[in-house]
Amino acid sequence: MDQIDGKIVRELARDGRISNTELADRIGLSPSACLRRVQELERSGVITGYRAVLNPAAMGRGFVAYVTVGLSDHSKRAQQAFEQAMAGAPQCRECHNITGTREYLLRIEVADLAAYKAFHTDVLGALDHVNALTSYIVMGSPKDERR
Amino acid sequence: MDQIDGKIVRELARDGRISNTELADRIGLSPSACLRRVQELERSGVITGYRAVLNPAAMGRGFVAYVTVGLSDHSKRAQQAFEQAMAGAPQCRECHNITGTREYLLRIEVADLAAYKAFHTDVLGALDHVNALTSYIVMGSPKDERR
DNA sequence: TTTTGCCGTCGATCTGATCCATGGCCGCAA
DNA sequence: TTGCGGCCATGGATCAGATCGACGGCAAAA
Repeated sequence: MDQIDGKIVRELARDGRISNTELADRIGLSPSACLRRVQELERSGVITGYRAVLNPAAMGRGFVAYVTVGLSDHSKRAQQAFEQAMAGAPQCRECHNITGTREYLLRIEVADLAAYKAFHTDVLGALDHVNALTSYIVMGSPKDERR
Repeated sequence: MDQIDGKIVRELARDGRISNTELADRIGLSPSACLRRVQELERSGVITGYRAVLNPAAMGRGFVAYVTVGLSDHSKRAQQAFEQAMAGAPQCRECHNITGTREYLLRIEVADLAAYKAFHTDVLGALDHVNALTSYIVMGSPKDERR
């Protein structure tokens, strides 16, 4: 990972479908040298894949909220049950195990407030041991997610 | 956006570099029909781009925390100053304007705890009007981010 | 029944990926 | 100084895939 690799990675993070020829041009390498580096970055796990970026609104995910969740039951069983429920809930896009008095921080993406309320009631409300919730509804992201 | 478009979008979200031929195979369309649909999804803004996915640890971003931030000064000027500071801070990967008593939720990605402390002190600590902070350090993501 | 919207197939063309061989440049160690 | 290893550039050959245009079929809507 030298400076050149850094430039390659930045370019590919910005546009993952750029051709190797074009990439080599921007980096200032020959296509063959550039390709060797990209392949090495993939092989070594620095680049783990390529994804299409989707428009949240078009996917019915325009409403974003973060939710902290505490469990009254701190057993491994209860945690696994909760994590499994989140893994099965399509509205939940991230489920982070965090420090502090709340055990989890969820990122919820749904179409609108009604869908968010439905998630809150039907999914979170249906779970046992969920004893504390704080919702942070996202009003907009000045720094749109750099990914 | 019918069912077929949904399948296309899911495949491309999983692997953004799949060839059109292969994509058409998986969807069950001819390459030409498939290409027509992909181009329409791009044109209409459902697919907004393609990105390489990077290994956080390899990029010095293995340590993740969420931070809620309140501003004592609620003026537009103060908000803009804060947002601009976050836009200029490479450690800050997301800056969400949220409801509630905290105005912002940040996602911070750094190499380790020391770097996090440095961010906290040198970046957040140097800003005016930042009067309340709560950190949620991510211990690992059971449901790794679905993107 | 006619129109409209998709779809599949075919062929032509162009770009790019990938592999290979060759040669230059530079720093390091014998 | 000399030889070696690591990298890079260039150019050729080959193959897969992207892209486009044209044509005909089929089914649902008008």
